[in-house]
Amino acid sequence: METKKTTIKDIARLTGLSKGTVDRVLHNREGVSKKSYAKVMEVIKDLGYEPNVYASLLAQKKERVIVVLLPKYEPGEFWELTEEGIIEGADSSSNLGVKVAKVDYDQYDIESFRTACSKALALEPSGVVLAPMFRNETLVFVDKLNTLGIPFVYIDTKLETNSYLAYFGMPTYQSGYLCASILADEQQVDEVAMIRIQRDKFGKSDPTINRREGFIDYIAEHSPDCSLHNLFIDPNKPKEIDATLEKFFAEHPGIRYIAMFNSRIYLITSFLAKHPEKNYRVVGFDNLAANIKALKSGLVTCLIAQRPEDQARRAISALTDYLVFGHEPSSRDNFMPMDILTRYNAEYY
Amino acid sequence: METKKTTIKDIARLTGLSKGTVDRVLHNREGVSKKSYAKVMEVIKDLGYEPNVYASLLAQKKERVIVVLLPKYEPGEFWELTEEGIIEGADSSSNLGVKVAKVDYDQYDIESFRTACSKALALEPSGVVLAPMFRNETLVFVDKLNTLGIPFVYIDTKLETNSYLAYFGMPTYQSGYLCASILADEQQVDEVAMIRIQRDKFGKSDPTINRREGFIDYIAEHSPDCSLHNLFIDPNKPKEIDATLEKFFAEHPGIRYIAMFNSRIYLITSFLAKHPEKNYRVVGFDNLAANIKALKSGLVTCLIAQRPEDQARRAISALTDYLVFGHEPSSRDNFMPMDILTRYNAEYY
DNA sequence: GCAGTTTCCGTGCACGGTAACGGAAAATTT
DNA sequence: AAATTTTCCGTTACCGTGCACGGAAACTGC
Repeated sequence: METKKTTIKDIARLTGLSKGTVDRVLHNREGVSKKSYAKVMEVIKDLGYEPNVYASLLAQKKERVIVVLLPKYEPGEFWELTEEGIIEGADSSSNLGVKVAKVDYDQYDIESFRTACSKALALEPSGVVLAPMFRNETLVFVDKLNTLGIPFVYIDTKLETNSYLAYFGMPTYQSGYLCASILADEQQVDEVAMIRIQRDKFGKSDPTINRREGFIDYIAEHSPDCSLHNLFIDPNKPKEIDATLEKFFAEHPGIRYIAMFNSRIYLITSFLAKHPEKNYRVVGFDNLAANIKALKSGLVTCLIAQRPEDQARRAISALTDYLVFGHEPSSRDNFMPMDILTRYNAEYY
Repeated sequence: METKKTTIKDIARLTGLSKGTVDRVLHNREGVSKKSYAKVMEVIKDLGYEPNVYASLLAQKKERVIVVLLPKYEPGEFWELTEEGIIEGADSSSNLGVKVAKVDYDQYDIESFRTACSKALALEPSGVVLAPMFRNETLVFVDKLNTLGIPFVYIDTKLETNSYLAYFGMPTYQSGYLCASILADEQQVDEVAMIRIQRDKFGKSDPTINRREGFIDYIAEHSPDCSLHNLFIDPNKPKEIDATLEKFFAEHPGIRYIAMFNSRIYLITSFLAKHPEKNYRVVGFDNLAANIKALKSGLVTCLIAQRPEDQARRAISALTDYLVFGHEPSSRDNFMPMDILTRYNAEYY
């Protein structure tokens, strides 16, 4: 039942042409008459010819580079998880003759992003993967990629440009909604604290904004009388955090529910550990090692994780597929599952 | 920085031998002197030579077959999810020259399993993936595979043989434990119903047994005074189920918590729909379409899913890796994450 | 009708690895 | 020491595709 794969040689034989000409047709190279072109195309369609990618790769020896633009990170931070996926993806792409190069930038310094973009272009990439932090600068960069005909894939967040090859990320609004539903355990809640991080945001695209919206909407729908409190902490001054929290929760003794929309729920664990009697119900985001630790120790009730490794791995794999095989991704916008992690299932992620 | 990949030709040149001889060494074929063998091995180690798999594949044109032994299923049943992963895996293995053939059997008919095993062997597989249902028969089959030198991978459940290449499945005990923790929402519970399916089990390996153990242990640890009720229903007589449930819950009006350890929580949704006033808290397993529907409609509180597609896909991929590249799997026992699905995140799985 | 262009296409080597073939050298027999 | 066998290894054709080279045919201009 398994018919032998048809090859270029078969097509050459059936058309009475040589494999050189067939090759020219396959690659739309010039120097072939309309008649021959049509004949070859017909036979190709008839036999359902598909080139042997590995033979092709072998013959070409073309070097391709995918450049990945990511924020710099300290060990244990969110972007480290993404990097893991990058490495995995790079690994499996390498035997398809695709190298992966990372260029990083400071996500709080717009100038470093500009520099990173230049560096990326200097590498003459065949494709780019990027996590867009600065809206306007990204638009400029993406424009350049377009004119150069370089395909690119968004991860984490995307901009509403219409040229990207694919996007891999989390449904941010829904993740906030989910967060609230878990925090409330689908019951009525009366007072909720949203702990936030104050930062200058010059046009940054930020998933936490959508998350908060989803969160607030759920609460509004299910517990219309609930009062939502905002509390800001500064991760750069870790020593002040506990005091800030102590003060706030002393003023609001009725609050039992705490949510945080960025990946740094671990910042409040030292406070939580001091108040076991309050039995806070706490939901945060992302499976950082520090968060998992807090989860297992029972200080955090639940984490919502978004598989940043998968995002990165699949982004690279989709881009590689496109570059090597010419396959368009089966869907352009790909939303990763929102994993609910508790102390009892965390270690299997 | 990126040194050119070393090839057989390089090794031949450096050892002063021909690539034919190098090839003999690489494949442990006979007809090469100890001296030459040692010389080649040394250079290989020095240069960190890795063969170009695609060139090798191209030259060999060897046909390999992976046989997958799975229970038959009706549309919408658990094993359909596994099959999806099989198809995916088969797809990506096919461009490495590995075909995948499925052989199915009736999981309630031991004789059909024997037949399936014979069929599988008749296909002269290079590797086998199997979900073992019948303990003794599987041991016999696995023994045969061993003597034939055919590697195999367990999915779903495994037997404690010491010869399997890898295992992909769920941590069943922990999944029961997790199930209880979610059902109780880490609170005290007083009465819980475990709905079960009665079946002849002649030595079948069955994940639901471990799940129940994990479940019972959690309850015993956290709610020692809780009474656990067993209730049996028969999926072959769907019309009787509702009556059975009505009777049971009428006799036990205090029960609010319901768990089920197989994939068929959907069987009780018609009952649940009739008693919204009881506000049952219900936890089941596996993301069957019917279960997801029940989840989204709010009849089921939560599902614990085990990614059967991933199990299958990764099993095939690991086996392919081993057959083609000679890579041993990085870990032998691979436990999939236990995904917690609620109505708010289900659609992203 | 001839030289010069263009257009079109066949030939042949390369990519990295496999494996059959056959021959030289070494080991064994007579 | 010649004949035979065995051990070892180089040569070669091939897998399917890409691409450079060069030649034949067709077309141009005179």
